Amino acid sequence: MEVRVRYAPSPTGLQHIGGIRTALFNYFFARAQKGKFILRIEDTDQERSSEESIQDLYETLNWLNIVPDEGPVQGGPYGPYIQSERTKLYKDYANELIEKGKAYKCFCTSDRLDALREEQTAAKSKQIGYDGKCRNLTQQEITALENEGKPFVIRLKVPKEGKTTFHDLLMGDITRKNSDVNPDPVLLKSDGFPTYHLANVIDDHSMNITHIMRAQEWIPSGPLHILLYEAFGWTPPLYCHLPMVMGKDGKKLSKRHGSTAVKDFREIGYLPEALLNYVSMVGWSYDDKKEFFTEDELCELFSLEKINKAPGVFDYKKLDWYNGMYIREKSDIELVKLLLPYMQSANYISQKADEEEMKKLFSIIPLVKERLKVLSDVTEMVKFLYTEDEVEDATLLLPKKQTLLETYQALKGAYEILLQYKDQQDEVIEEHLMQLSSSLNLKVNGVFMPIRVSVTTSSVSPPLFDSIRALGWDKALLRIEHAITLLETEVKNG
RNA sequence: GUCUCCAUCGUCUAGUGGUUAGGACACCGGGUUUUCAUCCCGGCAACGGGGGUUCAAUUCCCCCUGGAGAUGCCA
Repeated sequence: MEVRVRYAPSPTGLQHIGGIRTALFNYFFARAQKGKFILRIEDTDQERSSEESIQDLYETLNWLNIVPDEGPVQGGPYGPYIQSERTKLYKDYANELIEKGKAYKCFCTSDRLDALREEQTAAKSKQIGYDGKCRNLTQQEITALENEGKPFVIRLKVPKEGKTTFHDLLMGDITRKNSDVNPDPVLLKSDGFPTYHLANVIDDHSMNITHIMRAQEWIPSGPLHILLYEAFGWTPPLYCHLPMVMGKDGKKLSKRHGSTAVKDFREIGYLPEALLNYVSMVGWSYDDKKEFFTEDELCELFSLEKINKAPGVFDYKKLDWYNGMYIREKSDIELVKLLLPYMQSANYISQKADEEEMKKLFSIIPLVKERLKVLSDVTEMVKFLYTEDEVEDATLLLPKKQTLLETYQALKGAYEILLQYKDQQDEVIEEHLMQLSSSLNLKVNGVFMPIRVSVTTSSVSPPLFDSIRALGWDKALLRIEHAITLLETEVKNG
C-alpha cells in the first residue's frame, strides 16, 4: 500500500521550527517510502487564521524546497485541501454522528462553560471539563431550544466506561480510560466550523492518509481520535508521535528562547540547507558518524526507527556551526549572490548593482567567507570599506599594555614604511614592520594593531593587507594619517 | 488536581546483558597566525535514585524522583 502522509498546519502565525520539523519528517518519510506528501491547511479557527500566515507557509516550504505531491497549491484528487472550503463535509458527518446516537447538540453558553471550569479548578475536581448537561436533552427540549434560535455546538458522546488504546509506531501502545478522555469534546463549533478533532479525522480518512506523524503534544488526544474513527466505523491510520522541540530551559520552544519563525532565520541569513540539516538532527540521527545530510540524502535515508523518543533542545549555537560550515562550502560566486541583498539593504551597494560594485563585492568574498556565521554578519564586517568612518577616540588605537607615546611612534614609523613599500609583496612590508616593532622594543601586535584600527576602525578585521588593498592604499594611508594626528594631539595634551 | 508520555556528557546523540560508554556542538587549553576567524592537536564532561531478574546490568522489569505535554466552541 502506498504511504500517504500529510503536513497540516493551521495558518495562525509564522511557520516555526517545531512545525517545520514535523513537515520535514513527514516529507522525508514520504520520499524514503516512495509515497506521497500532502499539504493541507487547517484554517478552522476563523479568529486566528490569516492569509499572511498562508503566504508564509508557502514561502517557507518553497525556501526549504519541500514540494508537496498534493495540496492547496497544486490541488488534489480529494477536493480542496483547505478546510475552510470543506465545511459542508464536516457538518454532514457531524449530523451523521447525531443520527447514529454518537453525538449530540449542546446549547450551553461559553459563559457557563467558563464558570464551570473555574468552579472545577477551584474545587480541585478530579476531572475538569464539560459536565454533560445537554447530553440527555429530550427531542422536545432540543426542538424548543432550536426554535428559540439558540446557538449550539455538536459534541461527541465519549463512553463513560471502558478504555481506548492506540498503537504508536514509536511509543508502542498508549491506553487511556474513556473516563479520562476529554469529556464530550466539541466537534462542530457554533459558527459551523469543525474543531481540529473532527476535521482532522474526517480529512485524514477521506484523503487516505496512512501515517499520522505529528508532535507528541497530540498523544493525549490519540484515544479521542480513535473513538471518532470508531464512531464513524472507519479504520484509523498508523500513528507516530514525534518528539517535541524544546528551548534551553526544557520548555516548549517559543519566542522567548530566541527566533523561532523560519522567516526570521531566513532573514538573518541562515541557509536553507543548514537549517534543514540541523532541524532534522533534533530527534533523529543516522549513526554516530554522519552529521551532514543533503535534502536528497535525507529523502533516501530517513527512517522511523531512528527517531528518538525524548524531546530535544534546539541549540542555536549548533545551528550557527552548521550554517558556517555550509557558507564555507559555497563558491565565491554563490556567496556573492547570497550576500548581495544584505549589502543592498545596508545601502552599501545600489539596487541596480552595477558591474563595478559587483566586482568589488566579489573581491572581498575571500575576506569574509570563513568569518561568517550568518549572512547578515557581512555588513558589519565590511563596514569600513563602505563608509567613511574614522577612529575618533585615540584610546581605541592603543594595544594592550602599550603607552600612548609608544603607539604614536609605532604608527608614525609604520606609516613611513607603508608609504615606501606599499607596492611590494606582503612579506616585504611585513618584514619591515616587524623590524620596526623590535627596534621600538614593542610586540609585533603593538605595530599592527594601530594600523588595523586606523584602517578598519576595529580591532577585529579581515587580514590587514587584504583589507588595505580592498579599501585602496590612498584611503588607507589617509586614515592612518588621521589616526596619527589624533595620537599626536593626545600626546601633546599629556 | 487528574491523565499521558519521556529519562546516556551542559546540548544533540551512538551504543551494548560483559565497552577504557563513542562522536558532534558548546566550553577550556595548545599549535598555526599581524587581530578575528578558519584549520590542526589536546582536555573537561554522562548512563537520575532505589529495588529486583541475572554469573553479570547503563542495557530487561517494578517503584520513586525529575522533566514535558494534555486537560478549550486553539490547534
